[in-house]
Amino acid sequence: MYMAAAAAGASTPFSFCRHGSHAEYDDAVFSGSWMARRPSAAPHGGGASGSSFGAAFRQQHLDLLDYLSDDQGVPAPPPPAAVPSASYVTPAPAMGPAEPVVPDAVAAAGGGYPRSVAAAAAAVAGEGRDRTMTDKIAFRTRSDDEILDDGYKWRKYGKKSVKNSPNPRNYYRCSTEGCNVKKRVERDKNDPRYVVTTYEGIHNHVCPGTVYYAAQDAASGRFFVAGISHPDLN
DNA sequence: CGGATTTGACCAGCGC
DNA sequence: GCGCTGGTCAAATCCG
Repeated sequence: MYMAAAAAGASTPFSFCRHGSHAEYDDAVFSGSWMARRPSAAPHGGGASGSSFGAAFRQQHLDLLDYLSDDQGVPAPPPPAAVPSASYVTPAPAMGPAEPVVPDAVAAAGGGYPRSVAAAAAAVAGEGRDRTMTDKIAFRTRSDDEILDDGYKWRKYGKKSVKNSPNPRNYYRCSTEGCNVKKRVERDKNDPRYVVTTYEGIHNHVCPGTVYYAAQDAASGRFFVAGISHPDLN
């Protein structure tokens, strides 16, 4: 179980409810927009989950070897000074910035994939939301299962064989009504042992199974979220 | 029977 | 303009 105070100020634009216990996270690619333009609050039902992505990984003792900020697909604006980007993700240790550690599959899955990213950004922008770019994260995991149990309920809506890859790409959409978060899952063409997962968007609801702890403010009498926990993480 | 999955068709963007 | 490719739709099918 982990507690996370909403006041911690380190809410993430994308945090998992839980992680598959059998997956090893090897590469994670954060899009520039996701890094720099994260909403200060709101993910997962208002950001109450509070744990950063990096912290979540560490908390689960997952082997996040490296990741990089990927700005190829989206012309990431310079991070606003007010956005403490380093507070919610832990920079990879001494990684060559120009080293293309991102597998092709990751790039194809969204990281550094101009067309899809642009299309997705346009799609999101067209929804009339105040966000102009898509929050996207792609990472590679070593897993036998293609579906990582992140706690959310996904509905498969498409499957496509992609060019230069023997493995098909599966398309999933968050099955929660009103939530249009999508994810793409495919096996790394270079190493089928790895699964490349790309999440796109931010959940506008709480994670199923998440337990919120309420506390009452003595002064105002108002209730507030004092913390959350996920049964699986206990 | 309702929800999830499968899968072929369709559409839009991009490169030539 | 055309072909290729990725992404999505939707009807059919499967499954609990």
